[in-house]
Amino acid sequence: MASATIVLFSNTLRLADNAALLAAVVTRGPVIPVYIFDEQSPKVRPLGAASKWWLLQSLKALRDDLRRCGSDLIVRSGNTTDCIAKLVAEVGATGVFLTRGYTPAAAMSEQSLHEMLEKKNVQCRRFGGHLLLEPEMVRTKTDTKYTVFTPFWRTASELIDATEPQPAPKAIPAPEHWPTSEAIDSLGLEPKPAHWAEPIAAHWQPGEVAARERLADFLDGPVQSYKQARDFPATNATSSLSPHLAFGEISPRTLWFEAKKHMAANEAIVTGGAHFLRELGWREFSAHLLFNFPNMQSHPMREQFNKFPWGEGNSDLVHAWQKGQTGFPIIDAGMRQLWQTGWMHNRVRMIAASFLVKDLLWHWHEGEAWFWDTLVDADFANNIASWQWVAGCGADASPYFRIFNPTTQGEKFDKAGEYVRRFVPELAAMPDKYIHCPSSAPEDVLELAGVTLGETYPKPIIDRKKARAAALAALASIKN
DNA sequence: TTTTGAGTTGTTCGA
DNA sequence: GTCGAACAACTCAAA
Repeated sequence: MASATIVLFSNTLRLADNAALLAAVVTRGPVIPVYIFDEQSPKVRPLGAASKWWLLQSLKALRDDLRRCGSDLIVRSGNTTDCIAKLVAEVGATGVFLTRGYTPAAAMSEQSLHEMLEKKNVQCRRFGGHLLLEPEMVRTKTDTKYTVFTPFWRTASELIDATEPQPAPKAIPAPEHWPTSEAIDSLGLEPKPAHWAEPIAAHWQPGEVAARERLADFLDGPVQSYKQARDFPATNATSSLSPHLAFGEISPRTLWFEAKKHMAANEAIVTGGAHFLRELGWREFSAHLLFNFPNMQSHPMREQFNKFPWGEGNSDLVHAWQKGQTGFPIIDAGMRQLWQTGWMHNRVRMIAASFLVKDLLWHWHEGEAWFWDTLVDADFANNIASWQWVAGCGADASPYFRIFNPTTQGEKFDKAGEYVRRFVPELAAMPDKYIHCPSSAPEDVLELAGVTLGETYPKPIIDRKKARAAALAALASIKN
C-alpha cells in the first residue's frame, strides 16, 4: 500500500474544488484529513467569538461529509508545525498537502511547516483555491502592485480560470489505523454563555452543503435585482455567502463558474450577475492588498494618516455604538443586527463604520476589532481593507468629505423603516416620517408611538452637525 | 519621460 | 422639491 498523505484543512473546509484533497486522493495511498486549531503560531490572531461558533458547526459538517466518503477528520490543537510533525511520525506520512493562506500569519506558518517537512524529507505541497488568483499573478504593465480597484479588476478578471471546478471525490482512501483525534467539542469554540449564539444559529446553516444551497437560491432569484436591491437592508437581496467564503466552505471559483453559467443561460441576470462578481473582485482586491502590503494590518496605507488626531474621548460612546444605542436608528438597527445574527448588511456596515471613525473620531482599529469579534464572516483582509477604506486612510479610499449622514441614509435606503422596526422594536410604532429621526418628532407623535426619548430609546449621543465639522477639521489638519 | 484620464458606495447649500 | 456645484488635491496606471 502506498504511504499516507496528510491533507491539512485550514481555510478550506470543503471537499469540492479542493485541489489539495484531490491531489492526495489520486496518489492512491491513504488520506488523513486534518484540522489544526492553532492559536499558538506566531502572529496568529485568535478567532472572534462569532467565528468560533461558525467554525464549531463547520468542522462538524466537514467531519460528517468526510465520513460519508469513508474517511474522517482528525482534529488537533496547538502550533501547526509541531502538530503536523507529530502526526507525520504517528502515521508515517510521506506527504502533507494544504491550501495556501494569504495573511502574513498564514505565510509564516506555512514557511515554518515547509522547513520542518523538508528536513524530514516529507513532500509539502501547497495549492491555491482560497482566492480566484494568486497575488503574484496580478501586476500592472510596469510590473508594480495595483492599489486602485478598477484597474486591478480590469486586469485580474481577465486572468481568472473559468473552467468547471472539480467535484468532491466520491471516496477517500482511509488508513488502516486512524491516529487519535481531539473532540471538536473540546476545542473551546462554544459560545459563553451558551445561549448567546442561539439567534445566530437560527439565521445560519454552516457547512459545504448549505453553502451550495445558498448559492443556488441566490442565483435562482435575488441575483436578478442585485444591482439595485442590494443597497436596501430590509430586503434579502444580497447573497449572504460571505461566511461560507470566509471559511472556504465553497470556493470563489465555484461562485465565478456558477454565476457565469447562469448568466449565459438567462439574459435577465447578466447585469445583476456582473455586479455580484464585482463584489467577489473586492474580496480578491483586499486579499491581494494585504498580501502585497502586509504593514496595512496595523498602519494606514496613506501615510499622512499616521498623524491623524484620533479622539481619545469618551468610551461610553463606543459602548453605545457597539450595543446599538446611539440614538441614530439605522446605526442602532445595524449594530443590533450584527450582535443578534453575526452579520450586518453591507450598506449599513458603511454607515455604522463611518459614524465610529468620522462622527465619534475613534480609531478604525476599534471598529475593526469589534467587527472581528462579532461577525460570522470576519475575514482578516476584508476587515482591514474595508475599515481603512471607510476611514479614508486606505488604498483607493473614499474622499475625506464623504461623511455618511445616518438620517439621510436611512431615509434613502430604508424609506418605510422596515429594517429599523425589525431590529429596534421600541421604535416600531413610529410613523415613517420620523422613524429615522425620532429626536425631531413632535411630542404627540412620540407619545402616540409609545416612545420616550432618553428612556425607551436614546437621544442622539452626539450633535451630528458639530461632529461633521470636527471630522472635516481633523481631516484638514493632516493635509500636506 | 511626460501627459492624461480616472478614481465604489456622499452631503450640503443655494439657486 | 429639485438640481447642480462645491467639497481638494493627489496619485495611480497606462499610453
